[in-house]
Amino acid sequence: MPNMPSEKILDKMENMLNIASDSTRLKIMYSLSLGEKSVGEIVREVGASQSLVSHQLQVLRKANLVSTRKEKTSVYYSLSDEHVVKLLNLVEEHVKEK
Amino acid sequence: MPNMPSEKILDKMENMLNIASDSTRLKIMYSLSLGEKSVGEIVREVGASQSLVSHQLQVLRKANLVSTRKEKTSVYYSLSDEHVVKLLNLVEEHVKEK
DNA sequence: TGAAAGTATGAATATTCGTTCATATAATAG
DNA sequence: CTATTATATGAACGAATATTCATACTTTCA
Repeated sequence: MPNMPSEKILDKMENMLNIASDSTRLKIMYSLSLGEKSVGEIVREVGASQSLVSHQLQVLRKANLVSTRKEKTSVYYSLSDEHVVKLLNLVEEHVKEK
Repeated sequence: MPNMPSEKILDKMENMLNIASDSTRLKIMYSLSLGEKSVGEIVREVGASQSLVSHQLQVLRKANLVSTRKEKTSVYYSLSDEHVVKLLNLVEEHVKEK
């Protein structure tokens, strides 16, 4: 199997895809793809509960997909990896083609 | 949110990503990316049980990602959508870059 | 200092889903 | 017809995880 990635790479791919494969997180990432936003703004845009959004933001954070900046009582999140947007766009185009 | 896909598209994306985010299925898709293979061949290449491979092939089949051809007692699977390979390659490159 | 706003977090629940086991089905060869 | 090979399938189990609820934490402002 000459083209088969190593277990290590496969693990990372699985992890990456797992993180992307949730509608709440997808919406969060789309929301952030337009630029930095506070948790409250994300909550309103995504239409999920504050708790859920916060939990999922931690998931994205642990995966190093977002970074944070504090200002007063607000926390601003932004995509730390623009490459993810490419991936989302590719998947989006893929599902639209059918 | 001008760039946010519709719920319908998001659902399809979530589904697509979910299907891709499993190591067994990833291996199967990589195996098939080299060309049509019988279930037995896939089982050997992927190193999982016959039952598991068969189950996951049905998952891929229901998602229209693979198609089948019967010959004698064997069933040959192939990728019905070369676009998926692009996606796998993109994700692979993505995780390698870190 | 105390209230209020924004965010995070732990526990609990519910659901999804990967995997195994045993068995069924289908086609072929002897 | 029987045995064998290849594949599929349903049930059961366990693990992972999405979501909710209640509450804690932190910063600001009055």
